[in-house]
Amino acid sequence: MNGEAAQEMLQKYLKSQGKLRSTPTRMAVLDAIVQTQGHFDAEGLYYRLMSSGKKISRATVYNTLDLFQECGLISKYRFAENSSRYEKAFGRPHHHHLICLQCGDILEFVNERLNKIQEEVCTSKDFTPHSSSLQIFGTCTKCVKTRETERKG
Amino acid sequence: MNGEAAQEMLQKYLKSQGKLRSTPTRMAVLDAIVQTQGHFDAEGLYYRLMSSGKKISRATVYNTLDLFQECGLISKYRFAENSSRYEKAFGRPHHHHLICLQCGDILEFVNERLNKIQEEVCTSKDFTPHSSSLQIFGTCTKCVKTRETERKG
DNA sequence: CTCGGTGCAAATGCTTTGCAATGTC
DNA sequence: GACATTGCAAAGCATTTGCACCGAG
Repeated sequence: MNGEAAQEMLQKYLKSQGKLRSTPTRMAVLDAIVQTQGHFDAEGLYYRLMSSGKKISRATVYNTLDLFQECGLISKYRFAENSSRYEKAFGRPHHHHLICLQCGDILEFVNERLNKIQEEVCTSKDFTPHSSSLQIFGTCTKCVKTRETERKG
Repeated sequence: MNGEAAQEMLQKYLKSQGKLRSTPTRMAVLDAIVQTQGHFDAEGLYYRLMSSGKKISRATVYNTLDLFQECGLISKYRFAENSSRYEKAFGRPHHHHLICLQCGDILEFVNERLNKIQEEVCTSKDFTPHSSSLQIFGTCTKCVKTRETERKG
């Protein structure tokens, strides 16, 4: 994700909502997210911000993540764990996740037919979709191989 | 779900695992679940058991739910909320969920094409699937109508 | 100057754990 | 009788809240 474009997007949203303010804290959090690859959680983001010298509280991290989700900058997921996971949403196609139960790795995939089926289902049920998330839990190649090796050994 | 069949399924699983025991508590929890319609959470199940005179601790409810999930009697989901949700898995087709963000209602649907696509994706990624869950978040008919009425009013 | 944002510490809510007592096999 | 299971209370963890202070507009 392009940092400047993301900042612009946030600024626009803040203004459009009328009472929301642009603050250094929010920009710092956005920067940290822009530099992130893949999925992250609130604690990790907090840690990275603190490590890089920015002082911030966990509460603010959570608040800010909620705000960013509302304006579409990030997506929030709940997989199997206790904690929420986030990822950049800016400029990315709608995709889904393969989650390895052994190593926790997350693979992504895009499938247009899948999206169409979702639309069809919603139409037939008179349901207005807002977002969706397909999670396939299982075992990735790496871990299948590891298991086979262990069995043989 | 048929109560007897469920009990049988549990008994078989307990024996197959070698060290697991069949206890009145486990059977009581299973009974309570069999009588449940739709989704439920740990707290609700605990409350229903206590209300019906069975003494049980929350810890046991959680342990037992984990056990039932392992043997495939129930499915565990994490939607948007903080708490895990469960539902009977016995004798039900693989289905997915439409979750209303307004009223919290959960609609279910089955779609064979969807399942096929999932298989294809897994094959192409060399991923061995174990379970999957498609969650579509949005607004149900009822709530769309309510909102429209409010706008007009 | 006003009202939204932030940090801190405490509180909350769901879930797990440690341990002694109980009950199954 | 051995060891899995249970209940209880306490602990654990992610997240939220209350409130005083700070700072953007």
